Amino acid sequence: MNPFVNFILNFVSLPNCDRDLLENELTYKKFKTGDKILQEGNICKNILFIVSGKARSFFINQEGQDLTWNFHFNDNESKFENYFLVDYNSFLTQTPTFLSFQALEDIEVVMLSYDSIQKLTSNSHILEKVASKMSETAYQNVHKRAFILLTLNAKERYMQILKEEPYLLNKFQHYLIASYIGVAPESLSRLRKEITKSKK
Amino acid sequence: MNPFVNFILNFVSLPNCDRDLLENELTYKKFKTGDKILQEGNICKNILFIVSGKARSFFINQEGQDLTWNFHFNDNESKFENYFLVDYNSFLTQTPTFLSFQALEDIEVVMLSYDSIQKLTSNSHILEKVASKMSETAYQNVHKRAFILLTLNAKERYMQILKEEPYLLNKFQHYLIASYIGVAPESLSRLRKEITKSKK
DNA sequence: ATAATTTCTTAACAAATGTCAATGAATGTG
DNA sequence: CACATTCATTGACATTTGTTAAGAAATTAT
Repeated sequence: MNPFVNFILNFVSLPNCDRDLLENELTYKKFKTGDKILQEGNICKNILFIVSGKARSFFINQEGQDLTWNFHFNDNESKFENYFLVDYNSFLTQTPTFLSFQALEDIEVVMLSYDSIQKLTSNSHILEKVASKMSETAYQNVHKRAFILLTLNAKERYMQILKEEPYLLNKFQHYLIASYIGVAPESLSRLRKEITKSKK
Repeated sequence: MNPFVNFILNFVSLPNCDRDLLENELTYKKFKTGDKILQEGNICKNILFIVSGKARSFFINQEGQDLTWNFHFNDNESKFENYFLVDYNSFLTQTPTFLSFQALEDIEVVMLSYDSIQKLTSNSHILEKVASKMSETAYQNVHKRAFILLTLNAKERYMQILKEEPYLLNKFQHYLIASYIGVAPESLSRLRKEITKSKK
């Protein structure tokens, strides 16, 4: 079975007719390590569901700092949003994204276009529900991201990852984790040292 | 006409039947300056549309820092999200909120409960569309908030407000603006001084 | 296995932001 | 009007984070 359909079935039971509708709209694509999957300034026209491999979305700010917006991968530890390569903001409004997406490994995805989703949600009430559940979840994630960035300092953000998403540390290099927290890699090193020191 | 219905009509044209459906679910409420409208740990069970007055949502972090999540008011300069008193995160999932909402002036609101919204959206396709447009907008706002917090430093955040929401500076005191940007009031003072100096 | 490359850590110093205390400005109250 | 209160600013100093440069550790290529 299609891995994306399979994923959806974890959350809702889809009648065969809806499942067929959906499967007919899906396309497949592969990227190589280092490929640009979507680039700043373009419109996010598709939702990509990751079948295998990992990626990240990022932004280079005015000072040239490279900041990781999110990590994207599919394994048994992934959170909901991690499975997808999409900027919902750009996708929903069909306006240019600020983010770039790059493959950190060879990647296989299942692709669903904006137009397909319009078609599917208007033809199937269940799929409309699925779509709205997905955007709710997307909302909750970005809400949490903003809340963490506003209320926690660098050390607390790192400890939050240690506590809630420790698997990120095995999967992504420290300098990427640092850019996700919003600090320089050297600062993260220093924080890690302080933390291990205080634990003894 | 009800100010909330009036507001909705700016975005979609509502047939009379839907308008009546909606008006029947609305209730009215007032708060005095300083009142706690919703408190951390409680479930956000209503969407409040502000008719008059201003408020803010905030969080006190581990270090005792008081951080402003958002400002809430209704005038001709309000952005979409400013009109509402709601934590969508808590509202959508009906789980406890991390935020508190306090009135900064006497406030009048129009209130719509979670249950009412369930009823309205299942009975009217247009109102369902309205609700989904509203959550899209909410998504865009919180996305922007997270993006700013990740990619801009304190000075840039302040200049962003100067550029995009300068009216906030007349409406809310500097120490509240500082807590919205995520810095100490003294730091904001310093930044303001640097900015006016560099403009000459 | 060795060499080359990349990533991680460390230390010294610089820059940004926080803290504290004092003062001045603005506002509200009797 | 005088007084009290709250808010904004300022300066001195502390803390946090960034920057730079160097070397250690890990990874990749030959």
